[in-house]
Amino acid sequence: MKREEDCEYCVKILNMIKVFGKPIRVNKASQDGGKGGGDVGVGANVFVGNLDAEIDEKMLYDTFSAFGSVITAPKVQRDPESGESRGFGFVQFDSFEASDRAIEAMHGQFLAGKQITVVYAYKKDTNGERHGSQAERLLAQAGMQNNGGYGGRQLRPHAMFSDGSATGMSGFAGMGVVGGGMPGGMPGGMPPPPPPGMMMMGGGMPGMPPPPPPPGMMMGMNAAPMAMINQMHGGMHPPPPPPPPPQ
DNA sequence: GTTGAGCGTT
Repeated sequence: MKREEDCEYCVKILNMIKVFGKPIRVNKASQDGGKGGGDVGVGANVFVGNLDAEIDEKMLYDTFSAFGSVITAPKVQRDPESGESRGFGFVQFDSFEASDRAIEAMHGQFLAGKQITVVYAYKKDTNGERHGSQAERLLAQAGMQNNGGYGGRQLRPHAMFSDGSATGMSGFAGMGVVGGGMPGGMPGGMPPPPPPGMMMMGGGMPGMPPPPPPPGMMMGMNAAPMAMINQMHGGMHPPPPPPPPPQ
């Protein structure tokens, strides 16, 4: 009955159908969708539980970035209506070393008067697997070696600023966050490909003035997540409750 | 009180 073969069968049939002379495209929906900032795939992703209601993303970032680079803005799970924290959240690090340190140091600590849980998160859409498994660590390492140079940047937004396209910049770029250098130094004579994503920096859209930088960006931390968090804070306040209907 | 959201395509 309802099973994979039927599905494939239907896809075959449906793909032969044309609408107004154009073939329609039919596929099985991906079972575990896109990675819109989630933890699908490998990642040093940490669950933080028993949070006090007043702990927000910024505080998570501030406390956890002490243990390593936080590569994506922390998430505090909140009620979509009220915006109240549901008491737990997630922090994603760029390395398992960092997440290990964070768990080691923060699990059971008190934050805003509550003893927080800090452990590897359950991976979403897998039954019961956790982050931080041995297998995942190996995968991550293998991935880093293969990607080593220019390919690895999908793991680290910072790499946009630290992979050479910013040679002359004030120095916050190259600092050393980016662990994986090639062993043996640069192989001779590889012309660097033109860095993608440069057009984000100038004035991509004509007619769209660049937004002014939010205040508080020049403290000593990693630029990218900080910006994300500032951005979040700008737009994150829950909408005011709708006025009661006049009656 | 303890493990995350929906949109939609090569």
